[in-house]
Amino acid sequence: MTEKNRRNPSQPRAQATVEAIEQATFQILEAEGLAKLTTNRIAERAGVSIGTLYQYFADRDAILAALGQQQAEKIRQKITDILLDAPHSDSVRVIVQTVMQGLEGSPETNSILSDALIRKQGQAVLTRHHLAFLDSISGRAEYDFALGRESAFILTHVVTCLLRAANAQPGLALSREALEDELVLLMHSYLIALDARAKKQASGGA
Amino acid sequence: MTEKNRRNPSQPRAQATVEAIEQATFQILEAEGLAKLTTNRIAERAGVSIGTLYQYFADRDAILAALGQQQAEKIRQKITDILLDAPHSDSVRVIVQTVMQGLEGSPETNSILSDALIRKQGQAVLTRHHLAFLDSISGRAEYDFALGRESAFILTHVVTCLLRAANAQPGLALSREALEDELVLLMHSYLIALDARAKKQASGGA
Amino acid sequence: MTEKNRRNPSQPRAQATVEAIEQATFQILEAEGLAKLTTNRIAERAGVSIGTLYQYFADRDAILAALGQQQAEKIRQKITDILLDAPHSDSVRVIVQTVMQGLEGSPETNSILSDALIRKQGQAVLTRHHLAFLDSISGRAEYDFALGRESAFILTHVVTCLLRAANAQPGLALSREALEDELVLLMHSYLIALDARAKKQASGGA
Amino acid sequence: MTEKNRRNPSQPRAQATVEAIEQATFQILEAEGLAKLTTNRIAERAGVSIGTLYQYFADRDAILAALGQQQAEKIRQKITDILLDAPHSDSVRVIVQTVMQGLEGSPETNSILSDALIRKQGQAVLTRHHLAFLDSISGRAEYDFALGRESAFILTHVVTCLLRAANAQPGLALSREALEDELVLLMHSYLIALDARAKKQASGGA
DNA sequence: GATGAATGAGAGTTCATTCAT
DNA sequence: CATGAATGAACTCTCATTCAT
Repeated sequence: MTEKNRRNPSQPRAQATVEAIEQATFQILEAEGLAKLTTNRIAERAGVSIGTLYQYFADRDAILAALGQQQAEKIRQKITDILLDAPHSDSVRVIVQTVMQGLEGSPETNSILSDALIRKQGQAVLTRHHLAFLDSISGRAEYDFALGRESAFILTHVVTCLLRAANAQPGLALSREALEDELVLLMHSYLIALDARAKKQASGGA
Repeated sequence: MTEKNRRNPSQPRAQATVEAIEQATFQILEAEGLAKLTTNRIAERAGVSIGTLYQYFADRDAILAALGQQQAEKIRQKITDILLDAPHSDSVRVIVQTVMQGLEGSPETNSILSDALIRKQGQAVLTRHHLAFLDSISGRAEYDFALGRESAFILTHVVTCLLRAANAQPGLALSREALEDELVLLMHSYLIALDARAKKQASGGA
Repeated sequence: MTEKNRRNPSQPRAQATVEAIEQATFQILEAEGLAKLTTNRIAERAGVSIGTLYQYFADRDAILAALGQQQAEKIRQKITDILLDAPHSDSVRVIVQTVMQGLEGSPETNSILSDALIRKQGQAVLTRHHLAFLDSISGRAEYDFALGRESAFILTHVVTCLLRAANAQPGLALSREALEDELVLLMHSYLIALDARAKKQASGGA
Repeated sequence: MTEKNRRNPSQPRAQATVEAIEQATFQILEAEGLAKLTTNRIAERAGVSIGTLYQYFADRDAILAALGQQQAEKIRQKITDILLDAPHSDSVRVIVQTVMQGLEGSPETNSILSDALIRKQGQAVLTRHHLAFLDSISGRAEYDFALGRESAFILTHVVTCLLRAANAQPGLALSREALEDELVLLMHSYLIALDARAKKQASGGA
């Protein structure tokens, strides 16, 4: 591994420092955007020296990736929690709602964070993300059929993709509620179509 | 606005210069990515001096935006052409195919170009893009009903969004053909669902 | 080649800039030593911006190497000139004198410059230096015998090496004149010993 | 002076710590060079904290100087031992051999260490070195005459200087044995020349 | 119109050193 | 005595942009 050893904080003081850096990064990102997100600014806002920052993060992107990681983890957790709590709820709507609400911070911030995560960790992360998502849907009685890779990809990405696009254009003034309904409709109808095709192929193949 | 009047190239020589700059930009973007796309490099590759470059483009982003503009225009034109030539074809598939084939350059290049276009010209561009897209679909017998803004947004963005996402992850090795079929299925099923809802509301409202 | 293209100055203004940078480097080196020789300081002293500096030199070492090159060239030229002008003079003394006088700048400066030159261009440079030196000595009637590689190395390096060492210790207060005499004596006696050994071997081998 | 009192390690544990630091420094120097020799790295490799390191050494250079000291001491001791054991051996050859073999570590490491020693302790060290060296030669029957300062300087530095230079250019592939012979010849012929001159002056002066 | 030398703010990053625990 | 988190001055180097020629 050519990765440099960056201290991983054991002492509580260090832990606090790391959190301060992450928070500062998030705030600057929200308030001023990626262009103004410099490591010096982050350190200043976090109330630590620039040297301290570099003791915990190899470079600027590492901070973003860490935040992206945390964000992804939160959403995954939320979906799981809800489905465990209310196993009979409409899982598609649950997922859509969670993704829509779950992303703290502006959409721009979010896309920056996930981009950073992908850049650092490669596609492996997304594949895990992907699979966790599918787990939430499949295994449920309603949609019990084999998914092609492409279908699975679409199911796990439509919502996030469209939300990102919608958020990128605040001028369109799309309604959150209406968008939610449309996304649920989109996914439902696609799932039904997949189901229909699966059955047809099954009977046709017999 | 600090925008300066940049020469509007009417003379053929000037036109050639502008094209050289645009081509150089595109090539560098493809070959080396945004990080290595410096204005000096562009000028060098285009065979003009950096000063000349700045006589035709206000700044680096202006070049990207111009390329983005051209790219969007091309796709729009292609769709229109095909639908005029073969008015009875499956317009959804035509659109999907066009978008899939139409984007010359790597997906990264494309997202950079459209980002630049949006940044420069704001949402106005996208709305025009948007409307052109919708024009291709509506007015056709099959899907003749009023679209909510959110539905319209989804229809005009799903394909592009998902393609971009798919392209960003070459590791998944998704099949182009299968993806095309799935996207067509996705849009068809959504349009049918919209149609069904519209009819239901119409009869329910009566 | 992975070397970045650095402009090589064609316009007179550029030429002046390059010279200013080289002079500034030399002066700082003399006055404050390598530790304080930063690129910013050089640029400042040269009266150019740091960006300009980096348009002509890839990095700090490139400046030092350039200076080292020039210095080596000067000495080589001087020795050649003197021997051409006065072919019957004591070539050993000429060389010793030239090396002693020829190095402008403090000995520290000089060793820094030659080190930089070697680092950049590898041993090839030194070998050329080496050969040029030997040319000055051999071919002369007095010392006409084959030199082993090790003997040649010693002949071409003693003077420089010892001068560098002497200069590094100003506290010893060695006299320049006495040192010159001693170095000439050292080289003469070594050459005579080499000659004697060569003759002995020749007769022994017969 | 800003020098702080650093602990003088009398306890065995402290002694072990100091040695660990010195060894770590030597190893890093050999393996990765001066550029990668950071105090943090040294402490890590020595298995002590950076704070502990600074309890025994005032700064980074102090570690290098200590190593340089030890290295110089070892060589001096070796020469003395050999000459005491075999008082009739060719002392010039003994010295040359000892210096050639005695330098553990790469030539680069060695020049770094002696440089550090000189920087820290000034010329006093070298003068002692110098004198110790001369003691080995003079007082011996063969070369019993007064040395001028410059001659003494040359005698005590030629070997080290030339070896350092030779080592700095591994590309020349000089033979160790041949080099030894040449160095012995060089010193012998110089000593003979000095002797001859001394006698001539003595008789001329009478 | 074209040129390209010059600009310089500011980015990311390092590392010897300190000092509270 | 040992620790290691924190420091921050200082560094090298980039690149969009200007403007005298």
